[in-house]
Amino acid sequence: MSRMNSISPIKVPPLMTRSHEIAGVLRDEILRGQFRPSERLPSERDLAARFGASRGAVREALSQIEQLRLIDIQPGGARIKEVNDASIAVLGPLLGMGSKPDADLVDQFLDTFSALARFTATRAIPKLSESQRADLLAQLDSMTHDMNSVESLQPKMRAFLMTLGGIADNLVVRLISNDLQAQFVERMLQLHPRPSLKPELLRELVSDMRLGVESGDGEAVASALDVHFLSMRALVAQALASD
Amino acid sequence: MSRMNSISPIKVPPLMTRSHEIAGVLRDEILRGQFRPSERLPSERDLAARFGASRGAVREALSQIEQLRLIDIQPGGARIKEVNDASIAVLGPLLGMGSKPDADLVDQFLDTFSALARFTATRAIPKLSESQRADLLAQLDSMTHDMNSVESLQPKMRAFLMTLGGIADNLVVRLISNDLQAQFVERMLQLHPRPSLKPELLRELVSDMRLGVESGDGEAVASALDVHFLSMRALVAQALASD
DNA sequence: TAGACCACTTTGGTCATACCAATCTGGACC
DNA sequence: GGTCCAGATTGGTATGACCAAAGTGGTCTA
Repeated sequence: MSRMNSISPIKVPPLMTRSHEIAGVLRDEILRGQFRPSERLPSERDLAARFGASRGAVREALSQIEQLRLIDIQPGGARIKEVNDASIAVLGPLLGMGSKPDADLVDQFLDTFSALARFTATRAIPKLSESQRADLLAQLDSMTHDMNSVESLQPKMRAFLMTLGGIADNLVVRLISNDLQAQFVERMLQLHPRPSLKPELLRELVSDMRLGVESGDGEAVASALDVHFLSMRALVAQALASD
Repeated sequence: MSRMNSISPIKVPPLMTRSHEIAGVLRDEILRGQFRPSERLPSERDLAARFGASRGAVREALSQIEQLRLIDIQPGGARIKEVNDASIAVLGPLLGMGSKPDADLVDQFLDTFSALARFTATRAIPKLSESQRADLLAQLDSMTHDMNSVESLQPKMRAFLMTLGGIADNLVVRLISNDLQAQFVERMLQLHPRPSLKPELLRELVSDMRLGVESGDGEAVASALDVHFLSMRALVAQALASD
């Protein structure tokens, strides 16, 4: 808790190397369905020729795609696998493929994220220490101030959920959340105009969660989150529907 | 639904190449905490010398570890990152490190998996078509037969949950489940002696789920699953506690 | 003609070596 | 003591080569 990322003045872009670049292109082609499952991928040598790169770069790219469980590399050839059996790490690329993220997928994400938030809350709240409870209440209080600007509230909401995650102390959920975060969140924040949640709803959310935290009622906090994510989903769906 | 893995007579071992081998060793060393976060990893050349391998093989290994978000490769050196910020793909290795999987981690996994199962049930059951309902009921009925041997029941249980997942039709959860499956399930099935759930509990589980499926009550199915996973967790904890 | 068998080709896995650009390091210099 | 610069180090990439396993196609046999 004490030592956070204190130094991060410059946002380092993911450092696009040739192999990452190639991996991205191939990954997208596979996700786009340009290869049928069990079909053979072009040979490393052919791919190297196509991309004007060395076999080493191509091999590194394929090695990355293999970790996504999109292909199965074997002596004799790499074969495409079902997208449905892939790793969660394909979600990000899947979202960013069209000009606009797929509305269904976004809704599924929010639904799932909501369930994880609920899970976290029900596990964290019952075992709050007094200092943790005070911490959470302070965070909620600080939210009530800038309630009108979603821009300033949203990071506080995330911080609140992160704190809950730390208290719940479940590494599995934590890692899942990491991946979802890595795959979705940033992508979503940029894409569509911020859905403007009505201030009264936000006020109610914070107030409900506050009651739940105070009384140690995890289910109350979870329910408040449920409601919040439901209206969130409605707004996002609406934002994505408008061409 | 129609085309499942019909052909899989020989179980192909994951094909241990040199680069995967190296990646495994380095990954485990990092997970074991042998490097502090932000510390520099030995250079590729040094690692190549250490493993008696070529730089190419080492680079492929590092490329894989990078995808686990365990290291951050940059010109100048690769730096270790926090395990807590890693990808979900580190769970498997994390489990398989000691002679016996960490009891807390296993419990967290089961808790999380339980939550996902509940989520899936609540999303799938309400929108069952009649044929899907019949399918699920048939699966449940087939469970009632070999209720005593956990070995034969367990795969049917998994198939049931998979069917539910297909109906829920949430790609995000599906992919998460894929990863959990890949990371945990196989590892757990081998490790500890099968916890022997009492037949009467299983009978109750199946019966409760049957009622829920028939009446389209997702919450009922979810609750039955909750109970089941709770006793499961108790048994596993007990099995792992016994030296 | 259908099927088994075998040589040839292709493919992935690995190694060695080399060069470049970015980074890092250490010492000279102010 | 701080600044600055040159050399060493490091990752990124390319080329070329060899091996073993898998795929390929043709021949030969029953």
